[in-house]
Amino acid sequence: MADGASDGVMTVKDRHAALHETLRQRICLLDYPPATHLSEIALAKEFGTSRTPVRRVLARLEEEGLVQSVHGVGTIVTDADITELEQAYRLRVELTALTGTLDPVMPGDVFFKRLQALIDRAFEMGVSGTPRSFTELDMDVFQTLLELTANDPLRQVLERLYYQTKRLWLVRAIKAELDLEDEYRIFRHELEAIQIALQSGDLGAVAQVQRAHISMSFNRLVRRRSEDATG
Amino acid sequence: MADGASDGVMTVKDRHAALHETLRQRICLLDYPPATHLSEIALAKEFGTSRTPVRRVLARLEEEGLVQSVHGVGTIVTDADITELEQAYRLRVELTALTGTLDPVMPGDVFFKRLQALIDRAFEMGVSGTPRSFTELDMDVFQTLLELTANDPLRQVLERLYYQTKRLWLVRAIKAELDLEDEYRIFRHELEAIQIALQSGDLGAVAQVQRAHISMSFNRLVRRRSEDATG
DNA sequence: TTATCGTAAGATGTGCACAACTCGGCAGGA
DNA sequence: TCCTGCCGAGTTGTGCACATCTTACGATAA
Repeated sequence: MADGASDGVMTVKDRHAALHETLRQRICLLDYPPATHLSEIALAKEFGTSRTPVRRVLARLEEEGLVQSVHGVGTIVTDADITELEQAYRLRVELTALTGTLDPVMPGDVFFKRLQALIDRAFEMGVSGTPRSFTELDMDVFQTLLELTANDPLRQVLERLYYQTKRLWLVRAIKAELDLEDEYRIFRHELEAIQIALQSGDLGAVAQVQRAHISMSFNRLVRRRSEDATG
Repeated sequence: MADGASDGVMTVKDRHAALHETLRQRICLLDYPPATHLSEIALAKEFGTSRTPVRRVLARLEEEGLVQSVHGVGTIVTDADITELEQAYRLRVELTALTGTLDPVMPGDVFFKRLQALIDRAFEMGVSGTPRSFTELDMDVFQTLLELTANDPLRQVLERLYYQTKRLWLVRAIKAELDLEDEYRIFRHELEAIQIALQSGDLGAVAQVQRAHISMSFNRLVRRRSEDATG
């Protein structure tokens, strides 16, 4: 995990970042499913601190739309509702396209090796992987591909939108409301397409491939929903 | 100001929002110039509360890049440096264009009256307006035009980028490093162009006009900077 | 039996005291 | 004269006690 400084010292902001990342992971991997009540006291005890730093992280998570704090009630994990997140999803589609035009960065050899390792992971999992393990892989892929742009504000916004919307897929996948075999196959195909575009040196194409797949993924989520409604 | 609920009650989140808006205004209007040390105790005393709520707001302002807190040193207003904000500015340009394609909203009569009032304000100020009063007008215009899209995440990101980048102009304008007469004239022209596009019912055109002017404004800032460097 | 009110438990929000940290100034010695 | 080390004022970060608020449960009366 990100310990922060290379000295081994754990400064204040590092603790904050680590706790934030941990809780975000738990929420987005559904360790804390929607409507879960998070206890500030319990979290403080678990991480060996007091409520004060925990409250700061929870406030940030609330800004990011992952939890909601209500006075006298508790801090509740927000619902992953597709109608509420449609706007965020569509914005994410457009911002992903901007990755190819706003400060694109041609990566070095290390990046290509990491990408190959991710592709290998995807093929090793095959159809045996659980929705959760596939989401973990997807998160690693996302963080990796984020390095293809040097535009920091864009990266921050994309990261926020990614974690806001990612739970939609996992919730549906666990409820077996998605054709997992299809999802896995398409994902592997996307990774290969990205690799091909990268080897061509066309970062704009990489962005367009991602954009197309995010858009299609959302459409599959919506389609399944409307089918359920009519059926 | 935004008191929040219509009951007249001042709930917790309303206090938070009001304090946040106030401090953001003071920073962006240069009441707190860059490098100003903000005292948590002084702010707490001024707003009749304790350090705790003030710290929460300052943490949010730090997330937004307007201040920076360092343990043992203080909470300092960040510098408005054009090289660091160039990425944010270019992202803002592209996101403004998305206003016309992501959930555009055709406004009603009330909106047109408000826009006309803003245009009147711009013409009344003429060349006598101070850079500060023009910035205040620009902020009102921005908040008004933000209503042309119903995409909430887009609005949030645009608002954040706006307040991050707006200080650049005001700093230069106060130092008389900009041709104010030009700036004012172009601004009035932009407002009229937006009005024309709106009356044509073309929200995409409105977005493109804004995009063009934001891009040009940035170019003027950069040009003036490079001239100073060479001269 | 049912409706209603009061009360207590438990949550977040606030205030305050103290810990941890930085930096300027000053004294002392080489 | 300059360098070094120490100290103290001032700031943010943390912990804890209390205030405030919501909700569920149960007693009580119709």
